[in-house]
Amino acid sequence: MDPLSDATTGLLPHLLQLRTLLNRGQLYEQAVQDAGLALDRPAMTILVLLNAAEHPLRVGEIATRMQVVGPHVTRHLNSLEKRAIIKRVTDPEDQRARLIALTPSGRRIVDRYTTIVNGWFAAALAQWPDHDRAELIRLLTRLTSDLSTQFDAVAAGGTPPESED
Amino acid sequence: MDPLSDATTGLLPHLLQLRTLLNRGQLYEQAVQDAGLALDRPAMTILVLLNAAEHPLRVGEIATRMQVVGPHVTRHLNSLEKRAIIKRVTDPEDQRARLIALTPSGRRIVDRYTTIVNGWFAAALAQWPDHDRAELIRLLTRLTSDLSTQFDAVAAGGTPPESED
DNA sequence: TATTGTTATACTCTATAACTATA
DNA sequence: TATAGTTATAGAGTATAACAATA
Repeated sequence: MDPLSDATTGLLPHLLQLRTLLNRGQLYEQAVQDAGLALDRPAMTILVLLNAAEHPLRVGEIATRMQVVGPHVTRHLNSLEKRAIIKRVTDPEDQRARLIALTPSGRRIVDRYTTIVNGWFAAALAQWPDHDRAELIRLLTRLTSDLSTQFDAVAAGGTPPESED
Repeated sequence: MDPLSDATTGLLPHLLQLRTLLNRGQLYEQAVQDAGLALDRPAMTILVLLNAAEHPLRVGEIATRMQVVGPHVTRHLNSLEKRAIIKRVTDPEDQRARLIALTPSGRRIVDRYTTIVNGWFAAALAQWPDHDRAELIRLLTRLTSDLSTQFDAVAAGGTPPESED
């Protein structure tokens, strides 16, 4: 749950309920347990991001995608590197930057994890008609885009674009 | 972002991006600032819940709806009660329970807040055709319901309903 | 004995500030 | 001097355990 609620459209309560579902820490713990892993949530988030990116990411890029701040990423990378789950390579194009890559061990870990979670989501949507699945993705894509634009404007200016009266 | 990613359906990345958007603390802070308030996020969440419920709620009910644990709610209620934003009344039907209600001051606060946030969401969806808005709500409703069922099963048994092989 | 809520404490996650190295 | 990252510290948010009161 989140304080953002009670929209004119009636949409907000649904979004917030969904967010509550996806935030449940219990879920994550079940997944790592099923996978026989011992990683905290932000650490796994980093691995999933690296896995999805298919190429090494900079520390700053990881922080941006997680919507967190640099030092938070660094701390987890330190721990992950000690365990040989990721490795840091100096970016040849900029000696200041580091490129973060999964090690083979890291890739195995994230594969085990995503397989389990994907199974849950696939099971939840198993009975859906294909058309509904496609529509949901289409609408969610636009929703995310439009909300992102709106929120950026709010965060930047303190007021939504059209209410600058 | 969350470690739950990379679904077979392609749905997961969208859900997680949406979740990241809704989790941005910056947004909440902008809203309370615009409203001239000084409340932390979980406290406002409680007020929004009480406002949406339209009748007093028990402590346990608030905790359930927030997907948090009892003591967490109690601590915020203590602070909110000191500031006369909520009041606790012993439930006449069960002397153990307390009914939590907004004071007039609390209602004014939550009204100011929700008006601002609702404005943002309304602006974000202003250009949408009515049909898309309705479809989104329909699909989100089912999605939330199905995911909730699936997650409950996972949390309870450690395995999804159909994969008990 | 089970349930509602509270108090006290500890842990997880994230942010801010100060610093180092490269550009 | 600006940027990428790191280190150290502080704060917000939530959980667990032990307890009190009522059912």
